[in-house]
Amino acid sequence: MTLETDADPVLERTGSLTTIVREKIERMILSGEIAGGERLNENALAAQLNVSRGPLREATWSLEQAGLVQIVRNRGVFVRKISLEEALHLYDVRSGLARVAGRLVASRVTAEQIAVLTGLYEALERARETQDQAAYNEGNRRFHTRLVEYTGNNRLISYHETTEKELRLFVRRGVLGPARLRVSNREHKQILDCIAKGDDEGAATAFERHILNGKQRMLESLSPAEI
Amino acid sequence: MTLETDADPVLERTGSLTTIVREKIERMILSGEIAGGERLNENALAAQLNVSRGPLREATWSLEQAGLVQIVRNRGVFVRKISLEEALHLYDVRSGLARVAGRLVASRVTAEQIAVLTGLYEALERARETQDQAAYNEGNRRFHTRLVEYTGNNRLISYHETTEKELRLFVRRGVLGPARLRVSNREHKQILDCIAKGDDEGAATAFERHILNGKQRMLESLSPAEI
DNA sequence: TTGCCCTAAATTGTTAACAATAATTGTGGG
DNA sequence: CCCACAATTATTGTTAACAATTTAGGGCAA
Repeated sequence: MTLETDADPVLERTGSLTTIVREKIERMILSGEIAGGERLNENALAAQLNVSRGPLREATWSLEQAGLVQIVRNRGVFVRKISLEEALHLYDVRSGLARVAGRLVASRVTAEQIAVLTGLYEALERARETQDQAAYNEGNRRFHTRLVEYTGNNRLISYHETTEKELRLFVRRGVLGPARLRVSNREHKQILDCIAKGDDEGAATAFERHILNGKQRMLESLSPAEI
Repeated sequence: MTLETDADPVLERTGSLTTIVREKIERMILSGEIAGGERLNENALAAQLNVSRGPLREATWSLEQAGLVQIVRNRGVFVRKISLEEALHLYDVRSGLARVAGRLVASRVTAEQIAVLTGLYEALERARETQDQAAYNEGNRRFHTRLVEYTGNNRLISYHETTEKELRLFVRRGVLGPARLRVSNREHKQILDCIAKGDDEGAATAFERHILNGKQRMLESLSPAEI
């Protein structure tokens, strides 16, 4: 059965059902539509997505390798739940990735790229000044993602993206206050300055410290009960 | 329902066909039985492994996420070929992972672990003295793997393992000479000393440099035609 | 020969049926 | 009332058949 019966007849560049389903499930997980620890019922989900179980199962094996679900034989596939300990591990891994990213970007960045990053930094300043936590979080994600993209290292980009998605499965109730937001963005500026100067060692260290400090800020924003 | 997975290691039965097939294909790829760039014929491979195409396809989606194969829609799945550029990218990523590993291990290592690592180092010395390149390579792999294991960071361990397997898909014709082998193992000793002293910053930097130096050694061992 | 179109074979994509395992329900005995 | 246990249902594991796409090859004209 083809997919032409679906609502997008113009799009020819549609992927295989497996990749489509994978992305749909990923969105459901990251948006919280499917909660952590919840089991994915193959029949129900396949029916909901209008596909058979074949492509659905293929998608789950891809998602398992990405760390978003866990497959237990004869029991089913469960949405990953990230513990505080695992979140801290992810921060440590990302600190290493960040160091590499800082070093690489500082040594190959272009003028246009610096302009883009500066724009993202300034957007963060505005979000910070208006105390818009949601905008700051989104802007922060954009800044980091763009910076890592500029390394041109696909593996680094992929790992950064994967760990970022996994980290979203760790739900923290705490929120960073204005003081910590200011420090966080000051660190962004510092990274940016090192990059603009071509100081690769400085950018590497600054970016690495930024992630490790972010881990600390996350920890301090937790309520005692969550630790 | 809770997600409690305390599988009895004794009663652990054979995994699903998907996981079995995944490991078999992985071994075939890493051993070179299936060459880089080669296509995996689903019918033929399924017949050879005595399974149907279902589990086989699920296994390939897992392998794709691990970077060992590439799936092209309507064309098939191909064994990844790692270019020199990609290999260099992998070295860079691993330098970041190594830095984290050095820092973590130095701050939590036990006496027994130091003894194990020292034993592995001494085995490397013996292999080096007898010019046994194969033994050195295998010992080197063991030393790095064990060291990273001692971080207790599963994500770090997983990425280290994955990148190591990917790097094996980059076939280099060059071989390190005795001088480079001596330097390489001297760096191992340096890492080990920092870890034993509990010098986490020193261990981090030493391990990071060791990987970056390894990248350089690999480059220098290539014939000009390969660059 | 070379280039092109058309047909047939090979191969992958998808689905549905069947088998095996786990979860649930119901029932009888204490 | 509740525990043990068999029967039933629900769910996942696996396979085979069918559909769609790509690839290979042969005929034919320029």
